[in-house]
Amino acid sequence: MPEDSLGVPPGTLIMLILRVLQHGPLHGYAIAQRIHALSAAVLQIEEGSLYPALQKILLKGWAEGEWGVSETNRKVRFYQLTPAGRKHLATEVADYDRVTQAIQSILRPARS
Amino acid sequence: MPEDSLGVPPGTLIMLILRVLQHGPLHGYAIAQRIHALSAAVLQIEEGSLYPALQKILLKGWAEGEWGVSETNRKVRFYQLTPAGRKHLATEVADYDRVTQAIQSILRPARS
DNA sequence: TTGACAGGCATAGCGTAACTAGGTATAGAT
DNA sequence: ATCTATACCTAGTTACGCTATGCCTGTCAA
Repeated sequence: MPEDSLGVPPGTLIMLILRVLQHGPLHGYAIAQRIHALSAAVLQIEEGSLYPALQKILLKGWAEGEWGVSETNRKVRFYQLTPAGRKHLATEVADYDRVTQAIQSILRPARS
Repeated sequence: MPEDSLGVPPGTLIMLILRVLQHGPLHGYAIAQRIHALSAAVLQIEEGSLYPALQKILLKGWAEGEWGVSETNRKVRFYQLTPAGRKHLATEVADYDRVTQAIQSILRPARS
């Protein structure tokens, strides 16, 4: 892993994947690239993390997978968010925000 | 665990402990209470997480432990931040902020 | 006075989740 | 022809917080 890129915090990977899928279907490799790019190259998802996470997403019914051909002419699997996936994403983001706020209130309390 | 309290995200526990120790020495039980209170009861640290984390903190030299007596007259171990602990805390907070920013830029990109 | 309860410390084992390391395969470029 | 980037997948490891459990001691009510 490049030394100035970090892995995502445990518990956030699936949320991030579902979030980038909100723009429209993507294949796995493109999902990792999108997260890398959107995060200004701070976040890096390893393939050994990505594909198991996608399997779980399919299994949970948060996205549907469909084999197709990429813009670079390769056989790829496109993932499309389901309504259940959208709903799950919303609750995940809400929980994440709640916890993040709580951590901020410890790192930077109103009155130190 | 109370259902409206959550565990801390993996990777943040030691940072939070060191942070509350910046105000001055505390014993273990009080550390957990402080984090709970400062987070408006959102974050809950279980004892099975707390004490192993404190062991690691001692081992790494981020704090020193000293046995004493609590305000409630019980034998307790007070933890005091070391210079190394302060330094480690600073880098942990910096990394955390960097990643948190990156995640925000995916959850809420400037242009959607 | 004794028993429950809260405060307080500690560890073994578990579960979750991301990572390392390895494998397979193909399109396009040199 | 072979190298590189693209693309998918899995087994095993590791990190880390949690559950469950055990132990001890003040305080307070019955």
